[in-house]
Amino acid sequence: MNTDVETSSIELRPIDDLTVREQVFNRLKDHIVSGEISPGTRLTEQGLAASLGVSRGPLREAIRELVDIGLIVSIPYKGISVRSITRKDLEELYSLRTTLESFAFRLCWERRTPETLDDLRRRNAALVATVDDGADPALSIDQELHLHSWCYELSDHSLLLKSWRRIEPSLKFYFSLHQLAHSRSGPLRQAHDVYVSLAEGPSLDAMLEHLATHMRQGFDVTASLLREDA
Amino acid sequence: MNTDVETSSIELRPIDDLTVREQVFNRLKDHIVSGEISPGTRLTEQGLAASLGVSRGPLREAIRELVDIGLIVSIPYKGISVRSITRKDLEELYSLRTTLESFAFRLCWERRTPETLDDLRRRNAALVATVDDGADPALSIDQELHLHSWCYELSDHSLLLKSWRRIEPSLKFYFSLHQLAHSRSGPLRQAHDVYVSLAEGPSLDAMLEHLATHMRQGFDVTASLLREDA
DNA sequence: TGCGATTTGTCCGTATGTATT
DNA sequence: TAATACATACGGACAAATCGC
Repeated sequence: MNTDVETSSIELRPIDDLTVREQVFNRLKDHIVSGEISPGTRLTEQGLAASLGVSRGPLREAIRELVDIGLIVSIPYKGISVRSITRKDLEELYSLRTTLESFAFRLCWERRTPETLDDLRRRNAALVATVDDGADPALSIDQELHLHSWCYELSDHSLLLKSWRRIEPSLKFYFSLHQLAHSRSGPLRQAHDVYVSLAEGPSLDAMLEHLATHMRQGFDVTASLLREDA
Repeated sequence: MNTDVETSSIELRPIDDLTVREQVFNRLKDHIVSGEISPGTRLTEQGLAASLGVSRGPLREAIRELVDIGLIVSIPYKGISVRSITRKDLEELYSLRTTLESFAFRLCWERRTPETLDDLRRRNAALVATVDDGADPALSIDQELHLHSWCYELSDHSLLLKSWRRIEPSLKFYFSLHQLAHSRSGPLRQAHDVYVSLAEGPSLDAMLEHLATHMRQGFDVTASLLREDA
């Protein structure tokens, strides 16, 4: 599962003993991106601190991080609320993602090996299996994102990978909202077959060209739940 | 100076009454990117809180933001320090920046008007004037970044603009370090003449092609102060 | 190995500023 | 205008982790 063999693996720390700030960040992030809290919902520090059982210190730090990645909007002295999604937000996210992922494929192209391509196929197989099973659509979202993470992880570009990790929660957020609105089982079964086979193939240009159309498809599907608002 | 005519200008708030967290963030950011604090310098919360005259609460929040944009490195329970720059960091920053700025030019290309192009020329003229004057090399860095901000601001892509604003401090950081190491007067006088004239011109492809070489030049110059470290 | 010393991480109480009613 | 609710900020205190001796 872990493909970074030669990356300077400094970031590794036991996942159990996270700081309170990190735990709060993760829990709030999961609650928001899963769609449990409706977009636009007003949140209060007191309420959050009480329900999470933590003090306001680390809670505020976690909230700041969530504001930074665009899951929460904050107006000083007024309050915070879960972000509402507009069609333009979605457009921007998909266009930037297309740009970043194209860059990632250019970088990782010469770094592909039989082992890493095997990893890619396994990620797709796991996604297909979950979609076929149909029991856990939320899991299929995670696996789709994990599939797309492949090219970033292989690129050996920490700044690019960080950029991807930054927008990943927003993507999951949109996917979850779409899934809840349409009560569908997430991504289509064979949506990524061409993606994977081109990633294995010899032509980078073909891959990049497919990326653009693949992303536009994803955008069109996801955007179908949003009204036009000026 | 302000080019955003139709952007949903919500972010506007008086610059005087910033929160303590924002003030601390700005001050620490300026101190770091200007090179006043040497990379690798260890910082303590107590020391910072004392010298800034603020409590640890908002200070910690500001530090978190600085960690996020890569100016400070933090190891839990160990401490924080000003980031040290490696050649790979610089490589990653320039390659990502090239990607983002190419995307920005593709977006803004059809949005160019006589007025906005005038704005671009003024930014370049201000840069050239400061370089010719030779009195304030630090100012020329800001003006070079302001020149490059043009395409992002014109793109009407808030997420892209935010990505640029995120890496802007790191760029200034590198520029300042290079300037201090070589005690030079910053960017060359005519370094951006081609950049601007191509941005005014008819060929987007020519602009994009120039961007790549322009960035590589900038990287080669800036990287000359860094040793290779594994 | 253990034991202080230092620093980060966390909690609480309180006061102030701001927005809303 | 007053009152309430809330975010913001401060200070003190303690716990937890790290480092040096």
